[in-house]
Amino acid sequence: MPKLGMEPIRKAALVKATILEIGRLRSLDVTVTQIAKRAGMSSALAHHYFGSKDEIFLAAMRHILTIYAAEVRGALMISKTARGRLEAILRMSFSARNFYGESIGAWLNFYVLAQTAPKAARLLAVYQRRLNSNLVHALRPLASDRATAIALTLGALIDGVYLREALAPKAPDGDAAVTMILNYLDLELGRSSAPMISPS
Amino acid sequence: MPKLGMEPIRKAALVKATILEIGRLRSLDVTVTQIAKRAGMSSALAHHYFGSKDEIFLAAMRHILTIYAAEVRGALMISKTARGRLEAILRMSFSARNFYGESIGAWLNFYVLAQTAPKAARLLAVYQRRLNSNLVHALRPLASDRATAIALTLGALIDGVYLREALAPKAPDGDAAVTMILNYLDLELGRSSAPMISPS
DNA sequence: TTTTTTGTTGATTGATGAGTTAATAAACGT
DNA sequence: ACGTTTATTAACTCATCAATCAACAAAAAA
Repeated sequence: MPKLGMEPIRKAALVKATILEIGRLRSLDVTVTQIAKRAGMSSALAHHYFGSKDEIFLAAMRHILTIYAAEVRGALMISKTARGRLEAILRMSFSARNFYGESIGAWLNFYVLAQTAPKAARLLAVYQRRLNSNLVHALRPLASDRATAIALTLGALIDGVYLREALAPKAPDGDAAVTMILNYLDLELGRSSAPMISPS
Repeated sequence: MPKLGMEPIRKAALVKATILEIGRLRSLDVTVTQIAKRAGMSSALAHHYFGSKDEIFLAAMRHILTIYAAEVRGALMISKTARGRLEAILRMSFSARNFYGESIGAWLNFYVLAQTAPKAARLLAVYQRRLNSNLVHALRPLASDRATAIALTLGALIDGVYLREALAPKAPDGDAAVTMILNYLDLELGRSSAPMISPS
């Protein structure tokens, strides 16, 4: 009963299933058979469409990153103030990735994958550069000279808080995460926006 | 030619080899045979002493955590001021773990292991609780009411910066990491400029 | 209508790797 | 001397899994 035009549907199903399974097992030790079964097809078909397990993983990672990028872009467009843009980036970092609850589990594992798979590393580097660039951009009008330094710290904080949410046994709390990071941001902006008044 | 009293020697060699191999391959996909060979023995012997691969991993993780804890304890003891204690914790977080250059690669993978192996999760939880407790303790005299909040942010920052160092292709720079985090700390504590204490 | 292309899977291959066993040997206790 | 404990490994078992193959079905093209 072969309906035509199955390829994109099957690929999408596989990508979704991959994220789901990695998130569920919290490990990259997911078999192609597992993924294929969850996507409702045989493992042979998964290989038919993607060629190899690595390609399946890469496609899944690319998908997560694409979604995240799109959400950030969208949120940035409707933010008018610099401060609003920063908040938008933070908020998306802790909600876009949770859009599927499973992707939070997938992220850490993709980080690990990036340590050994060059293609995955490239994808991750693109994400990090884009995040940094977005942050610097938004920070420039608020703290021109220190923008890059603050962006670096913000990036690390985002990753750190995210890591802890991913590891915690409890359900992740995006709002708390954002609040915590905004707190640092305001502290930093409070000082550098006011021209060098020594604090008490 | 069996010399007696080999057990502790062999176990130590296996633990060391495990950290080395995980760090080198940047992955938990290390075979017992690989580890055993690097430690100069047969895989059968590794199983003989540890029973299973999981136990080998756990022992390696325990070892890293133990070393780290000992270094922090030592550094805390010779720090007289509260600020000095905080700096000591930070400095150890970015040098103890690098004591072997390989352990930096092992850490991230242990994080992943902790997602699925309950025993590994317990070890990690102990580390996190101890870190937090140390931070809160040192912060109390400097910011009594906000101590816990600051400790939380500091912990996340440490993990985040560490994660980025672990992922970066370049050689990790512990001093830069510490400086960055101290910068946040001083901001939070209301000190605009802090004296840089240069390490040995 | 034949041929080609697309969709699909059960069965198989080949590799790898964790854990076990059987055997050997040296030290120790009695 | 002799049985027990400790050290050690080559060889093996058993399972898993990525990837391939052979075959079949249906739609589209010729």
